[in-house]
Amino acid sequence: MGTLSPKKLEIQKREQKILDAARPIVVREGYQALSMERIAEAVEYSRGTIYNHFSCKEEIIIALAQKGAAKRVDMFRIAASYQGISRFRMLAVCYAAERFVINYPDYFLFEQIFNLDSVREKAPHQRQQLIHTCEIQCMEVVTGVVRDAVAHGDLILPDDVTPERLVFGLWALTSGAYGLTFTSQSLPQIGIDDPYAIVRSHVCRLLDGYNWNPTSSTHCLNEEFAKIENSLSKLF
Amino acid sequence: MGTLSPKKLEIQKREQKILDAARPIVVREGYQALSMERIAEAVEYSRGTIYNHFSCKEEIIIALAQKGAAKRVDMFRIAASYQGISRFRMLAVCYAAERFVINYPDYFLFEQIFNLDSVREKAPHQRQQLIHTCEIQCMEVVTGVVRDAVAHGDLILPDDVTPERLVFGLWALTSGAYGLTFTSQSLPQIGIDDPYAIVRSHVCRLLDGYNWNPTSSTHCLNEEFAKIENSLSKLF
DNA sequence: TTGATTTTCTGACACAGTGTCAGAAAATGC
DNA sequence: GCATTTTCTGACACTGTGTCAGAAAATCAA
Repeated sequence: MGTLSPKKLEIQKREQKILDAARPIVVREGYQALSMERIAEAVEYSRGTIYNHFSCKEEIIIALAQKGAAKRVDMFRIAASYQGISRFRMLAVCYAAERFVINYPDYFLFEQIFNLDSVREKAPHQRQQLIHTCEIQCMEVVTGVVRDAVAHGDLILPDDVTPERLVFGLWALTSGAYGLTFTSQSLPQIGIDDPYAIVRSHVCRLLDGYNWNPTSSTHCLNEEFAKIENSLSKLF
Repeated sequence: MGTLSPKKLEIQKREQKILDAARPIVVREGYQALSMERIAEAVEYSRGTIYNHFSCKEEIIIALAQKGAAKRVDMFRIAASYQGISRFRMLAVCYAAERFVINYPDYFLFEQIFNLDSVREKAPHQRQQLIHTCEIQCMEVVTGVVRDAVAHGDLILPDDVTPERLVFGLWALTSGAYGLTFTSQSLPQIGIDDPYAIVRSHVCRLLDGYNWNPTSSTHCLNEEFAKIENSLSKLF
């Protein structure tokens, strides 16, 4: 089962080769510049062969987005296993989210493209499903931390707030902020020159709003962030 | 000056006619389906004539996004003039942001498309500038409310938090949440079936985190939201 | 009204990219 | 070594773009 004929193996490798060729084109020249022609040229196969792997260029973008989504799941899992009390573990996950966009800004870009209906709809459903699965896995990791917090008494959730709903807020805050960071031209003009630091501080305030102990007022969370950074940065 | 020849006037009107034709195509069939051909057919002019108005279809999308951005500025201004204490005015603005995406989901869609570098770059700089200006105007309206809050002593901002930075958080939270609402397939599966209500609650928690008086614990903000809804809904 | 002048509009054209498929080429198996 | 299967290719038919020479319409002056 694990032994594939050399030919099959070559084909599998080529899929990665195609993605590796497509990636810098999108990153350097934008999605518009990506064409099957360009990719075929780069990998030195004919266009027909590329079509044996991917039904259209949208599917290539989705495949790239999926690689990114899988990477994020990995990073979240590592972060969630940070040794510490629940709120610090939560900060560790937020740190992972931050590092994901910093380390892999192109993956973040692919996700943005994928998010357009017009792109998503052209690709086969199965690919979409894979990304969806990663999203759910990330959610599970983070809600896991929230549940642990509740179990340990660090956090008391209001009746109408499930762990998923709390995490939705963090997800919205971070993805929204990083999205703005990449796309809004207004930020420097209004004095937002370190969006990552601002996100950290807002995350802390939001969690303070839920009284997730220890709160900012009782514990220096910046210091803790430094510790998290120190222990996780080598793992990403 | 105000008197244009009938011909010039007709041309101006046609610009709007083109946008009106493009809008439902994008909304109903997605950005991919938008072509100069289709538009020309709908407005009953030749493709060449459309090109006299817009240099490419990207510019049409941007023009649509700009209309939306201008609408949002209007709504924010109306909301910010809500009669009440600062925190309620802030909620009124958040309500305006919510209503904007509910009333004009297509404008929100155009903004998402505009946010892709590959689309934005193809259109003339001047159009981008118009959207940028609207963004700044929205920011000014909202920071105005924050400054009033500080002036009235309802809010004490930490040293490192400017009004712009606080607003950035709200902007990220709301735009992120509405973006997810439109694009993530995972939400229903994880029990997020009323994202708008969740955003409201997170906004309140975030402002609680900054101790913007009155906080959720001292005043029922849901009740206030109902009042805001009642008095603003007819204005939008 | 007329014709000269300017403005506006059109559709044919050259081009770029897509997705397909018959048949060439290569790999595999007997 | 040859038959069978798999893989690969590039020509083809299409869709859509952006341009521009010249047709058509509007404007204006006498």
